[in-house]
Amino acid sequence: MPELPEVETIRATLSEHLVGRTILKVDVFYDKIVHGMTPAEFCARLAGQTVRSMGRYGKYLFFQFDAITLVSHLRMEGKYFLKPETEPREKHEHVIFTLVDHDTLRYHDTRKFGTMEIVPRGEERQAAGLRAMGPEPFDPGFDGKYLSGRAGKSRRAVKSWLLDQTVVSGLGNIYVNEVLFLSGLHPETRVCDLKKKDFARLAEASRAVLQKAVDLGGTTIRTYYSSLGVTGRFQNELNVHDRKGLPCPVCGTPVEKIQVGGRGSYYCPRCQRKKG
DNA sequence: AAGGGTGTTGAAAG
DNA sequence: GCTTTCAACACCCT
Repeated sequence: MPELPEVETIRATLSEHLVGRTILKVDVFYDKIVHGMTPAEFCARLAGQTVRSMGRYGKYLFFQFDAITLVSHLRMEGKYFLKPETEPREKHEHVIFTLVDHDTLRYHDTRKFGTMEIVPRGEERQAAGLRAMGPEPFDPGFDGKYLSGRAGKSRRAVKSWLLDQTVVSGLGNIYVNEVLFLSGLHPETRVCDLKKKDFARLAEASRAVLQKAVDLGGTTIRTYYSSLGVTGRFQNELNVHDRKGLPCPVCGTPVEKIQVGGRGSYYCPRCQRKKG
């Protein structure tokens, strides 16, 4: 469940349940999840550690201990569940953290794309993938001027450009589709064809969409059940994403779907005309 | 019923 | 360099 609002919802929920609790042992059932060290060392480093806080940057989730941080990326389908130790391990539970009270935190990832890495606390930005991350839409300084500066003379499609986490952190396919709708921009518009006003709209729409989604607990598209009760409500607010053929909420024109950079892109052909 | 698509990202190829 | 494509993997729809 990976865009910024979903990760933030997970961070907040796990924070309520995990802060102050201590890990007894960790078992890894799919080695490639663990990066930067062997699974054996990964488990050894975490045993005995007490969760002090939960953090997040972009789509990366942080479990913060006294001197180390576990950086977790959920990629396409990673989920966390809290359940009693007595429950049998499910097929796609690849990492199980057993707490000293014999509850377990389980990392479930059908497609096995997710990653985990341990870094010194305070150096989260040194984790692989986090080094080059751009600002979040909520960061001070994220505005039309910043985006305009980053754009340079790029001829990339604005849709692909906004998915680039070095430009802006936290947007994924769902929210980029929504941001472009609110900005009135066709997903294939080239970045070099955007005007000052377009960049300002993109910055504002990015903030607005992510903030509203965070407030509503994110978006739940696929069937999702959780012992933590993590079910988003933003799916009721989607204007275009996954709404091919359904009427645009503004003008009623059927929403169209095309591929841009290999990703499904939904837009209103009337409200989002291509320029340039 | 095989093939395309899926809330992602980084390596490889152009 | 910069940009696009594809692979990592499993499952669900046509």
